[in-house]
Amino acid sequence: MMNTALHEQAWSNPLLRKLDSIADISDEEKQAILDLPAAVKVCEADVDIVREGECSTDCVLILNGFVCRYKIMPDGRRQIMGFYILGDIPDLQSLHLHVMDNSLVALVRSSIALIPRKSLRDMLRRHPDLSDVLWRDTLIETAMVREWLIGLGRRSAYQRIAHLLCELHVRLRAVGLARENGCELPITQTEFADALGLSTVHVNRVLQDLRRDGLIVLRGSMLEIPDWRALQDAGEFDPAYLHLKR
Amino acid sequence: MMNTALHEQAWSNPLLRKLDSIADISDEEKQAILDLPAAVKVCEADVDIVREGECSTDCVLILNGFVCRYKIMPDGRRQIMGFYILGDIPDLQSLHLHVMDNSLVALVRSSIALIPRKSLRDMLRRHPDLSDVLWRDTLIETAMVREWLIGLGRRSAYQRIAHLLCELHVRLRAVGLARENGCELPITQTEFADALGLSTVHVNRVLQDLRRDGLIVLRGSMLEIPDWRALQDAGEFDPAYLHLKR
DNA sequence: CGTACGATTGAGAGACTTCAACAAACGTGG
DNA sequence: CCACGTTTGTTGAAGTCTCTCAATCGTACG
Repeated sequence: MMNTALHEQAWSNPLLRKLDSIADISDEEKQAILDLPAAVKVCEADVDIVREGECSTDCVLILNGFVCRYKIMPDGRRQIMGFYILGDIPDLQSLHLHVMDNSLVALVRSSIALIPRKSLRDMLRRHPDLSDVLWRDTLIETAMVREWLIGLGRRSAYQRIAHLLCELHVRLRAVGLARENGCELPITQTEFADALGLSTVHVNRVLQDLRRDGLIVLRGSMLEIPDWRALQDAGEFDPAYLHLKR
Repeated sequence: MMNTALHEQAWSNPLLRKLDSIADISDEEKQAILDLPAAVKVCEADVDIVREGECSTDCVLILNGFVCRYKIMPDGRRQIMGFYILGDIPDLQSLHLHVMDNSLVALVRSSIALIPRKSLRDMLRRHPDLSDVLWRDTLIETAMVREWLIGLGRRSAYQRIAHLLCELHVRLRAVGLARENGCELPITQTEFADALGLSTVHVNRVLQDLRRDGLIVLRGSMLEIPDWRALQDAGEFDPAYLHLKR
């Protein structure tokens, strides 16, 4: 039976909200998470949160905004490898991999919580079940990267964009940040291009195709999806790899 | 100080050999790994080890041979997402993700050890440090997938192939399966194509370019790398993402 | 009201694909 | 040990998806 006050607090805590979408957490474990020390920090758009080569002592938890993981190639081009939203802990990997092999940047003004790595480790030692949940979370992230890989390897630009839009929409919904038929998506065409291995010119043209086909309505950062099923089919999107509870 | 008999055994145990390359393991932990129950099984070439949608009760450890992870697209094309060799536990994800979202197949006759998931879990509960090491291993795999992603997104076919050859060679060396200037690589051009998001025709032509440029000598499944540094430069290969100890 | 960044458009080029055929290598059975 | 079929590797030619370059347009913001 769930404690009501705790339940209130739990929903307002982004990490709990997210973990709740991928696993069952006991009240005791919820309390342990709420008890974690955290320093809140606001990052302006285009400011790096963690840089390649660094070894940070804190883990980053996204409270709001939009963050992405990227790497710069020797020739200056950029590859984006993941988008992160409320509740995500993008550098959970720093718990066990001490030197970052990629960077994190805020796409828009975002607030993040910095949790001392040591506090997190100690807490996970006391709650091995929670440790498993976070491990599970990192495995889900791997599954997302793999699905992304499939797109870059075997899907057309049209499919790739449709697929990414589906994924982002589903993830935003899972943490309560999207309506059934749309969401806010503060991602520029340049960022789509860097994420999907395309040029901005091509992204622009394919987005027009998607609009022309009535699959999306994209004005500024507002995305509308008139026919979800159609977009899903266009992107060959199957949410199984996200391993959500429902 | 290390127990000599244990040391002997450790080197002959593929899992220990591999974990040893990414972390420091205590004698007690080594013994715990050696005590794991395991059923050895031989898989013929092109036989699936785990299939998408399944929920296996065992974890797969590769004892020898060559295994890859793949997914089939609706149109029948295949994307390979990873290669696995001695010591790898490709479906460690099944510890926490109960339904497989991709498949594993043996590329050549391979032997694998099946470790009951429950035994592994119980052992990890008794040795939280080992749990962290395996978690670390899955995080390294994520890093490999990300690097692969970068290749598909931003590297030319020529670079991609060079990069993959470098990675495989380094990983084979880490577990003692490669000479300094070459190794055995039982991967067909079709498999390279499916792994790198290319057509077999193009793989064939680019391999010829690599040969012409003196970067590789590839006869059958024997790979020679006359000038490692040159191949590394061609593929923009930086082993940092493998997070090896030395 | 200028400036800057993102979105859009046109035209030409290039990397990679597809189709199709053929050669070489390999394992297997007679 | 050779014949044979199957798999893997190789080659040519035509096509296409996507890129690069370069210019223009819109809009938010100081």
